[in-house]
Amino acid sequence: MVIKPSLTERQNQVYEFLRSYIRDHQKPPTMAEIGNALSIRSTNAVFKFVVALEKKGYLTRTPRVSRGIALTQAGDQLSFTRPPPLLPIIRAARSDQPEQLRHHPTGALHVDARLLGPTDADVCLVTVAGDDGMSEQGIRMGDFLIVEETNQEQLFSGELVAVVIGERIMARSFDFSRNRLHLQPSARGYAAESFPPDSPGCHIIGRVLGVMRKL
Amino acid sequence: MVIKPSLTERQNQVYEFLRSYIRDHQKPPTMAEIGNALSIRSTNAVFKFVVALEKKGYLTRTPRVSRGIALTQAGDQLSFTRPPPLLPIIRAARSDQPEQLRHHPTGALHVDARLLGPTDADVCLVTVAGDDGMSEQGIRMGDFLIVEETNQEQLFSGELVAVVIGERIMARSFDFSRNRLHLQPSARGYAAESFPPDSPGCHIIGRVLGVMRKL
DNA sequence: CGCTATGGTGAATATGAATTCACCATAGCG
DNA sequence: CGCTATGGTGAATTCATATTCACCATAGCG
Repeated sequence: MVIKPSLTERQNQVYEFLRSYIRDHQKPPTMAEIGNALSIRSTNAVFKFVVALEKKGYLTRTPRVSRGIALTQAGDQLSFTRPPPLLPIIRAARSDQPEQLRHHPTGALHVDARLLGPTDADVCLVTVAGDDGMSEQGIRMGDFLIVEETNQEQLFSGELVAVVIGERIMARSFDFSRNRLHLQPSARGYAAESFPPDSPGCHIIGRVLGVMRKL
Repeated sequence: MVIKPSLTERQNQVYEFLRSYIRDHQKPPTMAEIGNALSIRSTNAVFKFVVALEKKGYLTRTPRVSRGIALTQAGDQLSFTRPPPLLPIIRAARSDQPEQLRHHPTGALHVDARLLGPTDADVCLVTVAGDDGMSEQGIRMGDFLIVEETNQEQLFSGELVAVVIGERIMARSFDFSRNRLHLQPSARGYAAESFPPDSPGCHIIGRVLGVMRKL
C-alpha cells in the first residue's frame, strides 16, 4: 500500500465529504458546496483545502474546470464503475463429462476482479468444495472456490486445483509424476488418490485462485 | 449496439457517450464536451438532446448547475446490471480510537450481496485477518473478513467476531461472561484473552459474515 | 519573540458552462 | 403542400465556479 501523508482533522472532513458527495451525486461538488457542508463561508478556504489534499495525493484536480476534482483510486471507491465479473456457480458435475461442466450452473456470484488477478474472467467459474480434504489449507466443505479453468499442462506441481472425482467436486493439491496424476489432500482422514491421464474417473477443472465462505 | 427503446440513433449515441464519459472521468461532461465528442458544434443542439433524454427518462438534470446530468436508474437497468456492494477495506486500526476505523480505508472490494445475507451493506466493511488465531476455523492470516459492524450487545456468545487489539485486527470467538469480554482463538499457540468492558486495548468491530482469500 | 502551518473571511476577477434566441435543413406524414 | 419531429449552426446572455488578492487568528516551535 502506498503510504499517504496523514491528514489533519479538518482536511479529513473535507476528504470524507468528497467521498460521500460523489457517492450520492455521481459527480464531485463545487467549492461552494464543500464549504456549505462544512460551514466554511469562503470558497477560498475550501480551495486551499482542495489544493492541500491534492498535494498530499488524495485527489487530482483539473484546473479551471467546474467540479474538476477526482479522488485518487476513484475507480475503487465509486459505485458506478464497471461491475465486477459475474461467475457461474457449478455445484454438480461428472468427471466423465467435463464438457458438460458449464451447462448447468446453479447460480452466479459477483467476484471482485482483484481476486482473479490477471486471469481473464471468461475462463473462471465458481465451484463448491465437496469435502474437508483441504481443511489444513483453510478450505472447508461448502466453501466457494474461484477456479481458473486450465488443462493439466498449465499446472505446476503443488498447485491447488479443483477437481471432479466421480460426481464430487473438491480441492486438492496437484502433482503429475511417473505419468500419473496425484491428488493430495491435506487433512487427516483423507487419502491421496492417483489416476492415469485422461481417466474418466477424474477431471481437473483448473487452478483455484481464491476462496469465499459465507458464515 | 442495440438501440434502446424509443431512442433515436443520435440520441443513443449521446446516451452512450454519457455512460463512457462518466465511467472514465467520475463526473458528467459539459454540453460542450458532449458536442465535441459527437462533432456537434452548437451547445444548443447538445442541450436539446439532453432535454430529450431527460424527457424520455434516461437521465435527470439539475437546471443551471454545471455538469448537472445524472443517469437514472431506469436508464441503468436498460444497459447494465446493478453492481454488488463495494465495501471499504480497513487494514489499520487502533483499539483506542474506534471512531477512526473507517477514516482511512486502503481500498474497496466488491462483495456479492449473498455473502451479506440480510445485512445492510452500509454497516459492513472488509478487514484483513492479522494472525492465524482462527486457523482451525479455516481463517488464515491475510484473509479478507467481511464484517458487519455491531456493538457488543448485539452479539451472541460463541459468534465469530473481528476485533482490534492494540493495533492488530484479528478474528476471534466472542464470549461475554462474568462482566468480562473473552476472546477465544481456535489454534494452538494462541492464548485466550480477556478484557474488562470498554477497555481501550480492545475494540470489537463486529460479526464476521464471510471470509475471502486470494491465493 | 518571530516564524510557519493551519484554518478563516470577504470581495474581486476571469473563465466555464447552461440556457435562450433566431434561423436553417431534411424526412415522414396526412 | 403544410405540419411536425429531428438534428443543426452561431451568437448572445446570464449564472456558476474556480482562482486570486488582501488580510486576520491561533497554535506549536526553535
